[in-house]
Amino acid sequence: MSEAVAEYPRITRRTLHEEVLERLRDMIIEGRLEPGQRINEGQVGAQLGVSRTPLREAIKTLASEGLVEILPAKGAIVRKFTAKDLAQILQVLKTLEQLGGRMACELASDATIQAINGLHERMLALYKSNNRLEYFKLNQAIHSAIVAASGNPVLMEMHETLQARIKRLRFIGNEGPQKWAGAVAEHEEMMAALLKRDADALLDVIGRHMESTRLRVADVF
Amino acid sequence: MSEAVAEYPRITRRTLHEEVLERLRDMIIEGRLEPGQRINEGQVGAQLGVSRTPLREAIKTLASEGLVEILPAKGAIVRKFTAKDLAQILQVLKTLEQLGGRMACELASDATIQAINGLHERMLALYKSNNRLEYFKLNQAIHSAIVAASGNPVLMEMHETLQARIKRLRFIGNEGPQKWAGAVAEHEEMMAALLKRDADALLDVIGRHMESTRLRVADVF
DNA sequence: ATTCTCCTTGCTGTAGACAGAGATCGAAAG
DNA sequence: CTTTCGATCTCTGTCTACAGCAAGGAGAAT
Repeated sequence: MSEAVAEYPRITRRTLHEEVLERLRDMIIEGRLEPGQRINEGQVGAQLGVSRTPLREAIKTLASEGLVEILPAKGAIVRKFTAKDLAQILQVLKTLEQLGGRMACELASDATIQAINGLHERMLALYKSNNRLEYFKLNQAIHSAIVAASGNPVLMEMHETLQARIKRLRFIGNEGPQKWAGAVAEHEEMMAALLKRDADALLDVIGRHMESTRLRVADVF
Repeated sequence: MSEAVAEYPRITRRTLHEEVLERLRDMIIEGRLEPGQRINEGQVGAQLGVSRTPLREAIKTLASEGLVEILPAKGAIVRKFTAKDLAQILQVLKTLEQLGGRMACELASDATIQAINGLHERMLALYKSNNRLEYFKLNQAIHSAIVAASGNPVLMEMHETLQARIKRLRFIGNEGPQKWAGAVAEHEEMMAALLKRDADALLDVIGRHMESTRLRVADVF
């Protein structure tokens, strides 16, 4: 047996609780499970065609990620976020993204930055064609990609966790053409700064972007 | 029923998986479960007097916290951290702690800062009496307290998670009188800056403290 | 002696069962 | 009519059982 064959040992056997975890995360982010709603293990398990064991394991992970809250002897409920929660999350998110942005300006390859620019272009197209759902997904992907360009997986992980918490809020909060235009303008600025590798400018835009996100989403409450 | 009675609804029924979670975390941090070691569910469960179900739930949470790694069909192993991992974690930790420090300078009450100073004094006493274990615990507590003084629980949570990952490394890495003295000196500086609410100075010390932590711990690898 | 194959053994992944806590609804007392 | 107590029922928390994968060793073939 040659050694070339064993090059990619990532066979990734997917277990049920992994599968369930993703499904639940999606259900929460898509709003199929509403904030405050209790997760009935029997019901959801039946719905997913899975016994309670892997379901419960997935719920424990979601709790650790901060997407659900576990009330002993009462079960798990989808976590509700207040305006204060949002502000606190965005503050940390801002800091993390600024760190990612600075490192990206310093360390990322031109190819990486070009790839991010590609995402940005595609996002603009979706904006013009008024495809809000796909626009939103790409928007999130761009933020993640900037952080990923830092080359620090720990930073990515923390960023991803926090981003997931407020993904839903961001989606339903950013409604309306005026808000949308504002967000796009900020993204234009971000991209311009990143292309110039101008860290100071990038950090500044990211800071303002987070603050205006907070204001835009605040209407939800 | 008056409303005063319901003031503290935190009866905190402790479930088994919560209990197990804490125990496992301690076992990993204390080194009773060594990095790379497989966690045999039957064995550990028997040792803790608990069936596999709550144990597995706790393991899922630990995986989400980044303390163990789950290999499908092979079980969980205590995560091994490389020098690179350490550097990446410390980089994020530095950023988070700097954010916490800046906010603490701006927002914390005098009482809070005095409380942190109290911890610091006690830590110095432990240094002089050469009580390394208790010194270490207080050291960690001080870092946490500074971040807590920011008043941002999300920030605390992220900080706590990352701190837990490298707690063990920090403990075994900071051995030796010279390293110890250096760490204490940095803490002195931090405390002085905090007492003066001099954010710039505090951020600077925190940055240097993290870097020297990295160097001190690097010998472990 | 080496390698391949098959078997055995141990452990994980999942399902199902059981006990106990909480919630709900109705009835009785004020 | 309101309130309180109690019975019932649902759902969670935990345990146990079972199936299937993985690793390791024994034996046979080369």
